[in-house]
Amino acid sequence: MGRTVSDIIEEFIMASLDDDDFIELSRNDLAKFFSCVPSQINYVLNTRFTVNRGFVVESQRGGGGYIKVVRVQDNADNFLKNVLDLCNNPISLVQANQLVQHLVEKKIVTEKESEIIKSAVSAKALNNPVNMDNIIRANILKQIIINLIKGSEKNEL
Amino acid sequence: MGRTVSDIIEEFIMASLDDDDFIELSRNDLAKFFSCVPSQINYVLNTRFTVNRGFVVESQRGGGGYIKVVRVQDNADNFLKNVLDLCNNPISLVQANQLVQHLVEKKIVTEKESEIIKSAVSAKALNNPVNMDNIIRANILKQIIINLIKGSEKNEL
DNA sequence: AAGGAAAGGTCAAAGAAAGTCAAAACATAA
DNA sequence: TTATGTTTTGACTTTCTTTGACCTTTCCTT
Repeated sequence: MGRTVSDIIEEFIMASLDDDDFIELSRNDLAKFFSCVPSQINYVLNTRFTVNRGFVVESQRGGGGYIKVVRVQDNADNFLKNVLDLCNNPISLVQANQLVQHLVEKKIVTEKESEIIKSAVSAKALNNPVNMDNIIRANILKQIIINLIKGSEKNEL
Repeated sequence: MGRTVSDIIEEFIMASLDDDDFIELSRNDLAKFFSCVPSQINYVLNTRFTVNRGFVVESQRGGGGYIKVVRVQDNADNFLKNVLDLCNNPISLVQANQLVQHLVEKKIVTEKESEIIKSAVSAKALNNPVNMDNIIRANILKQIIINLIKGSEKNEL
């Protein structure tokens, strides 16, 4: 997997961040290098290098302009409290998954635990009619079990 | 017992799974290959490659989209399959917690994982009005986070 | 200070997959 | 034959990516 141009650009930037925890790049040069329009670089940055995933992007326009991608590291206790605050408002599925991914990056949950959580909040799990607590609960558990079955085969490899 | 197109597609996918235990395919290409509409691929997947039969299907839409069919190990996981069956009916909170406890006893989940799951299906998590997916989701995550905070405090002592 | 060139930013339209759902067609059992 | 279950189709939807036209900011030159 990793077949779109965006995926490839993402990998490139990720790889560049392996050594240092920030890189500076030129939007135009990068676009030329990957034979795409400059705004596609923005697309990759906006969809893959978000704050939720632990990155901050700074930039400067004009002559000598640049884009800087920084990997951020903030402390885990604060992080959990902030997340808890977030949970007082509605959270979309996409946001939720990003959030859980962040929990993994912070080593607050293991990969397996994150999968459990994502199952629990997945669209399938929360496909609810009305006032049917037990049915919804069953549904959530069902997703978790599916997840566990998946996981048990991964460990077999 | 005439073989339907769906049967043939099923056989094809099955055969592809002989070598590897997952394959990635393009819905459109497959449909073209078998001269059927794309949604027939979904039909085959939904009716033949179910979790109950030992498969998991993942997919991604949009440019670079794909469908991945994974064979899950069919071995001694009868237990999980039975649990999965249970999940097709309503489950009370008490039943759910007992069930999770079984998972721990069978060493299918760790203690921490079981706590996450119990949070996800707790009464507080599922206290839902109507048609408010995101709100319910937020609620579930809230309980999970509370659980994680509790856990991290315990570890801190 | 003014104007131009050299960045980078935004946004919406077009394109590329895959998903859903229900109607129509077909098959089978009673 | 009728009723019921299974397959086939296609219109419509959703999600993600690619592209391009137009906008804004900054620097350099005169």
